[in-house]
Amino acid sequence: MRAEKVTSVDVAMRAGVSQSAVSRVFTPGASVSPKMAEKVLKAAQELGYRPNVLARSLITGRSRIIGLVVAYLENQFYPDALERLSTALQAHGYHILVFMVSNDDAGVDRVMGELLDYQVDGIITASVGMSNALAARCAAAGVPVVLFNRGQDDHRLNQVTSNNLEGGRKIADFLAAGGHRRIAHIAGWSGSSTGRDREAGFRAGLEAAGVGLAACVDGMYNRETAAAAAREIFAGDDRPDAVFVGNDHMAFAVMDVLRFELNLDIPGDVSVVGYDDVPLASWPAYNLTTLRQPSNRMVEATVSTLLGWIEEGSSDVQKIQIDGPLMVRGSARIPEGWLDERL
Amino acid sequence: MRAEKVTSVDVAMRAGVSQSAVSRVFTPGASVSPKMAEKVLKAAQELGYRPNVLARSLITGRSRIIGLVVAYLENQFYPDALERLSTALQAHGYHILVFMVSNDDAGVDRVMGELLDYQVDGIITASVGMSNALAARCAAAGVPVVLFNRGQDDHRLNQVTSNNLEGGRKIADFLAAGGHRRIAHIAGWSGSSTGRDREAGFRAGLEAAGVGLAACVDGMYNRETAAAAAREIFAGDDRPDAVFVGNDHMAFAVMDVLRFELNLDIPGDVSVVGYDDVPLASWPAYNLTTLRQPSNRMVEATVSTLLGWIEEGSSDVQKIQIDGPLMVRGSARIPEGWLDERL
DNA sequence: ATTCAACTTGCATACGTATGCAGAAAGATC
DNA sequence: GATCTTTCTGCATACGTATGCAAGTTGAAT
Repeated sequence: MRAEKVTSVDVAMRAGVSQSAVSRVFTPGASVSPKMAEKVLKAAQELGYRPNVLARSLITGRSRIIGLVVAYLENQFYPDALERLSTALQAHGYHILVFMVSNDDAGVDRVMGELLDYQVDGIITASVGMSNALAARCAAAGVPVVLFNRGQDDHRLNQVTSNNLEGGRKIADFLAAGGHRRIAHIAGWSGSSTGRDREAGFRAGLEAAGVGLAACVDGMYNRETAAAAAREIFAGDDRPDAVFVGNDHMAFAVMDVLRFELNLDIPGDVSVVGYDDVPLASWPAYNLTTLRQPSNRMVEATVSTLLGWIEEGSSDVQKIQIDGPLMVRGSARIPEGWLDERL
Repeated sequence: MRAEKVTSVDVAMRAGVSQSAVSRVFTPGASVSPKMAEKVLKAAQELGYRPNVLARSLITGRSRIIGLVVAYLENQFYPDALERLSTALQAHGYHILVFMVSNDDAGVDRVMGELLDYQVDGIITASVGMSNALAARCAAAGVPVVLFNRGQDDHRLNQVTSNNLEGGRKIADFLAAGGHRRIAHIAGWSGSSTGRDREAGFRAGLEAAGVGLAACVDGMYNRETAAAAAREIFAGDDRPDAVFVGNDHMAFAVMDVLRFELNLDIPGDVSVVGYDDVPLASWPAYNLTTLRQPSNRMVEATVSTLLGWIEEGSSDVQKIQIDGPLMVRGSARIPEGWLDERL
């Protein structure tokens, strides 16, 4: 049952060469003659040898492991991002080590130690913030960090987000242009930059359009909280005629409440707009008008900054914001002429 | 910028003891006096020392890494399982290294090499099969494998699934009892044991109830394919009055086609039943009647068999099937008295 | 005080690989 | 063919930790 580990020494003996020769054959860019390479590869093939990544990492200081810290995968945006990140990194010879964490400083703190124990080459956090103390530790350990879909002021932390401020503004424009007059907002978690920025952009946009914000509640990026917020906001007689929900995940819950508990028609009685454009948003059951976060481009940016730091020793902190379009679908009244003028 | 790696030697010097002493303090169950432990821990604390998991693995032969091979995360069942698996394993001091793979032998094959390069202590495959050649390689390398939600005949492979045969049968009973007479099946991928077993159970159940199977198409566990199948099956005049769809992920697509393309009422015109009970199934928009795969118990079983092999050197192959209840909701006509008699 | 057992500790070595260095081999140039 | 480059190879060592072994310490029991 126990494994017969085959090592570079075994291969060396079989091929009648030194262990260093074997190592060099498996090290891209090392100096080996074609004859030697052939001999070694043949022996390796026969024995089924493959270099031990962990032993290698001990010398090179590179583990080819990227730590991914993530709080929850319920919101479809994150599994989607995870899949893309993993695939992209695999193409570069890296792999993702997953760390699930509760989204508070204590949770992140506890996990960060384990993360460094594995000698990860880099860290990506998704949907998770990071205390400055932790940022300092990672910097001290020489491990680059990229915050994915979350911003933070710390000057050591790279970050990739969509342009949340601008996104919020676009949605405000859209709803205002649609002639809505009582507009509500069920916001993303106010403890997150994304939540705050979307709200700020939305408020700014409404103000510019001369429309007031009828109601605003923190939905905590949580289905239940968002549903409760919807019940509250839409309780009275003078209910809103539009609501911007801080992400799609909550928007689905809100739509369910509006339709199935309050028997409201969307978009007849009320317009709903979300944020993210997760796959589910385009399914007919919801057909949600939403601002797309281009996860493919966000992933690209994340991977390239991370690899820039790791492989090219880059050290300029990136704060990347990526613009996304408003995906106009059927959950919100479409302003007259809106579609034409965007062609 | 470069890291100041602090090693056990540094700690040893600071504490005025040998390196082995430091190692022992950080090795549970090793022999150390309280005084020594205190000295070492103090020094470690001051220097911010933490053992290097990778270096340790070189000696112990244990990496505390579990490889997870997964084909796609679009079906909500898998992110959910991933989250649970990761959390459960973390509690035991293990972490998950992710390998995305296309679901064919070539894809799995290519990735399996990388997997072993990382000296993983165990492998979990989710939604992915494994050739016998690969099973042999893992066995030879002494790495235990658990197939999660997929069966395979190979006698070396552990597997954890729901009781798909029985599940299919339950659904047949339910639909037959509901008085449906033209029953169709949009099956799970016939290349997977889950797809085949659910279909077989379903057929057996219908036969026992004396009802024929009006139509049966492979949906490939894919939204598009399933939607196309629905269009095909429901094209003619004598359309089915019920359809069992091989998993929830496809069922949502089918429901969308029935409602929004064919303008059929669910369950008035046609009953739809799914399989998995992903979170989305219980959301009001779909409110899908479906057979629950108890992912919490499946994860428990997976983790405990895997750790049994790794830590206790177990070597009896487990083929675990876990029963799940039919979650009766609103997407399928409920047989008279069905709910009462199950109380 | 003596003997013995039970605990602790340090020394040395091993895990599997990469790499600086120096020497060997192979071409290149005249 | 002699000399100088260039390319290749082996030797030795290092990475950070765990562990068998023997020596040392402690304390209990006589």
